[in-house]
Amino acid sequence: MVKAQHAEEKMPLRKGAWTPEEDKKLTAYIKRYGIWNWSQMPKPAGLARSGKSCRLRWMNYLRPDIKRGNFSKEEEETILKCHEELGNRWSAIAAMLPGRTDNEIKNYWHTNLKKRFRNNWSTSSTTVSLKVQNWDVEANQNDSSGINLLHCVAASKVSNLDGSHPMSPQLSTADLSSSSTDPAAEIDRNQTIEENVCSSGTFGELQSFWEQPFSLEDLCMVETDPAEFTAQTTKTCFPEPIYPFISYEDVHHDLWFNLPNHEEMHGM
DNA sequence: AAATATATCAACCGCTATAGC
DNA sequence: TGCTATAGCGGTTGATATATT
Repeated sequence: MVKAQHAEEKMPLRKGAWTPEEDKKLTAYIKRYGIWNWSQMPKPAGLARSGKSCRLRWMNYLRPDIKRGNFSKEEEETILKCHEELGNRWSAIAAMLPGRTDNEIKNYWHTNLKKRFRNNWSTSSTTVSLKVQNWDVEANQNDSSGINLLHCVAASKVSNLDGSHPMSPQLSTADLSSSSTDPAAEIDRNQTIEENVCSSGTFGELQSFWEQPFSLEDLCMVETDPAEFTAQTTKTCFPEPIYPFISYEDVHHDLWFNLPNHEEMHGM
């Protein structure tokens, strides 16, 4: 982790429900600059929110790969079985359910499955095979102790050591720190954010999107005191290799796995 | 139709782990 | 080695929606 030069600066932070405008700003900002430091992002993004709040909003709601709607039977089964094995480790359970967030699963557990789990957990032995992201996971529920993981085979060349959701569009801060470009400094110098939130469906379109300047003025209804922002006019894009890390638009996870890793990017 | 109870879920809070200084 | 900043996790809360009386 990189120690920030300046922590979240003292300004009244908004709490409570997010407005569509706030969502738009956060989405637009992340599209343009990626996720580089949650604590420092809100200000240049034009948001009077804590970094923590922004992270939560993105992770639980705005991320493009979020699956909404009712849980399927299979998903329910997976939750029940994983909970038996993992307990309340919601993020670990969420990793088994692509598109579902830990918060969503936690809520679903408390509101739907808890009672059923108490009453209906069968004692039969079953084996389930799951395709989790690019991992093949086979789990067995034995008679007495819930499920055991039998196989967890990475089909991807990029492993995810901490078990977090591979879609998380995050670059380790260590990687960022080694980059010659400090997004914070860059943004301070060139506070240009362009509203261009509308979906860009293809990767090609997305690339062209990144090459466009990003101007805060173009964001509608900026609520922040303009004095807080020294918006300047120079239009600058981050040089490579920042781009790959913000390419979340294509919700197909393979995109991430195809991204060059740090070593590759820096010719190591 | 209104009042009340219950369910749902987004968001907050506090804590821990990690990493830079 | 201790302090600090940050990310992430899980528990909890509170606003809103829905069901019931």
